[in-house]
Amino acid sequence: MVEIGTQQRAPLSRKRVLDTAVALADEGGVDALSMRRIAQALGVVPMALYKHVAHKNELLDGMIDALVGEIDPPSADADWKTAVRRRVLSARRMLLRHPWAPAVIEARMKARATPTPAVLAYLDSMIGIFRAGGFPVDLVHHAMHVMGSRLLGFSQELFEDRTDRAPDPDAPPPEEMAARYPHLTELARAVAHDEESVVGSGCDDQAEFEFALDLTLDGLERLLRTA
Amino acid sequence: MVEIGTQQRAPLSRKRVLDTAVALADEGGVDALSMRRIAQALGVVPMALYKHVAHKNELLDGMIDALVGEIDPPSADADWKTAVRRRVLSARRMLLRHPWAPAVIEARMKARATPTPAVLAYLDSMIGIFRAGGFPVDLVHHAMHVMGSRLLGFSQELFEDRTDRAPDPDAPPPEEMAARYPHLTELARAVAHDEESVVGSGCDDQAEFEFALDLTLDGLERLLRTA
DNA sequence: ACCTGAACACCGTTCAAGT
DNA sequence: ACCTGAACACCGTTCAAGT
Repeated sequence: MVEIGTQQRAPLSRKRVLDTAVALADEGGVDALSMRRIAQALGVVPMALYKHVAHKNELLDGMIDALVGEIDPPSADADWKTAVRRRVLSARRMLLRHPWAPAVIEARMKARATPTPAVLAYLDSMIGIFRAGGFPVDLVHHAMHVMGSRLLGFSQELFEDRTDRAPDPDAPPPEEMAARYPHLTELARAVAHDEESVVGSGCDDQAEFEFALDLTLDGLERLLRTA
Repeated sequence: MVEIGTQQRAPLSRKRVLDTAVALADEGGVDALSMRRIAQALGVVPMALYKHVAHKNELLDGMIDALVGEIDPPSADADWKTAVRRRVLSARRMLLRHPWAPAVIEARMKARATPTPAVLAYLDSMIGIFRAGGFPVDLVHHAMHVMGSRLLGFSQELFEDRTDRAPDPDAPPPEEMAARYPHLTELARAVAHDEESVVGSGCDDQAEFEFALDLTLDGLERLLRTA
C-alpha cells in the first residue's frame, strides 16, 4: 500500500510461497489457508502463485515435505533403540510446532495412496535404523505397524493440555461431567492430585508420550531377543 | 423432478440429515460433503437443514456421535484384556467403514479442545474396563496414552492396502523407488514374498493391527503384574 | 511469451421478503 | 410463525484479454 518502487520486495519463488503458506497455517490453522490469502500475504495477485505450484494439493504436498525436512537426521553412532527414540522425539517436536500437519498428511493418504517423497524418505531411514540394529525384515515390518498404529482409533492428543484454548462454551458443567463420565473424572482428578497441579490438566504430555514410546521399544527389544 | 404430490417423501429430521451426510461422506469423502449437496440429496432447499443443525461444524459433531454409537458396547463377562481387545477391534471395524472419520475428529480436537459426548462416553467406558480389571488409576492413565499415541507421528495406515485406488500417476517408477528408498523396497519385497501374494501389497493389515494391539496389551499386563 | 483481471462454478450463512 | 429465495462474502481455478 505504501510500497513505492516498481521492484518487488523479493522475487517470488516456490520456497517463498511454501514458507508463507506454512506460516499462515501455523497461525490460523489449515482452514484459514487459501490461495488468495497466501497471495495477499506475499503482496501478489492470486494467479501468480500458479507459476510455482500446480494447484492447492500440490502446495500442501510441498508444505508437508518442508516440514518433514525439519526432522533431525538419524544419529550415526547410536544403538537402534536410542536412534529410533531420538528420531521419533524429533518428529514429535516438529509436529508440535505444526499441529495442523498430521490431518493434512492423513487426508492426502486417504485421497492419493502414496506419501510424499520426504515422508517416504523418513520411513525408509527409520526402517534402516531397525535393520542396522539387527532386526530381521519381517520383524521390522511388524515394528513399523506398531509405531504407526493408533489403537484407540481417534484419541490422538485427547488428553493434551489445551489450557491455552478458551474453554468450550458448549461443554457440560463439571458436576454433570462427573455424573456422566465417572471413570474419566476419577482419572482426571487422580492425575491432577498426583502432580500437585491446580491449573491445567496436570498431565505431562511429553512424559506420557515417552512412556508409550518406551513401552513399545521395550516390547520390540524383547521380540528381537527371542527371534 | 417426477415427484407429483405436494407431500414430502418423509418429514425432515435431524437423524435423516445426519444419516444422509454420513452416506455422502462414505461415498465421496468429507471434501465432497456440503450443505448444499446434503440438501439436494434430501430433495430440500439448503436452508431447510439449518432447522435441524446449527451449522456445519455441529453437523460434523452429530455425524461423529452417530458413528461412535456404532461401536459395540463393552463385553460384560470378560477379563480386561479380551474386553479391551474386542472394543478396540470393534472401533477399528467402524473406522474402516467410515475412513474419513479420524481426520474429522482430529480436526475438531484441534479447534475445540473437547471431544463430542459419544467420544467421551467411549473413553469413559474404556477406562472403566481397565479399572474393573484391577489397574490402579495412574496406570490406566498411562495405558490410555499408550493406546492413543501414534509414535511415528503421521504414518497411520501408511502400509494399508490401497489396491482399490488407481495408482498415483505422479509416483516414481519402481526402479527409481528401489534406488531412493532401499530399505522400504526391501521390506515391501520381503512382505510380498512371505505371503506368496503377487497382487496387492501382500500385507495383512488386520493381522498387523492385532500384532500391535497384542504387543501393547502384553506390555500393559506385565506392568500390571509388577505394580 | 509472460502476466493478470474478470469470470465461472462452487461454498457456508445471513437476512429480508414471502406465505 | 414458519419457510425460503436472493444475496453476501468467500473459495480454487480457467481463460481470454492485455502487455
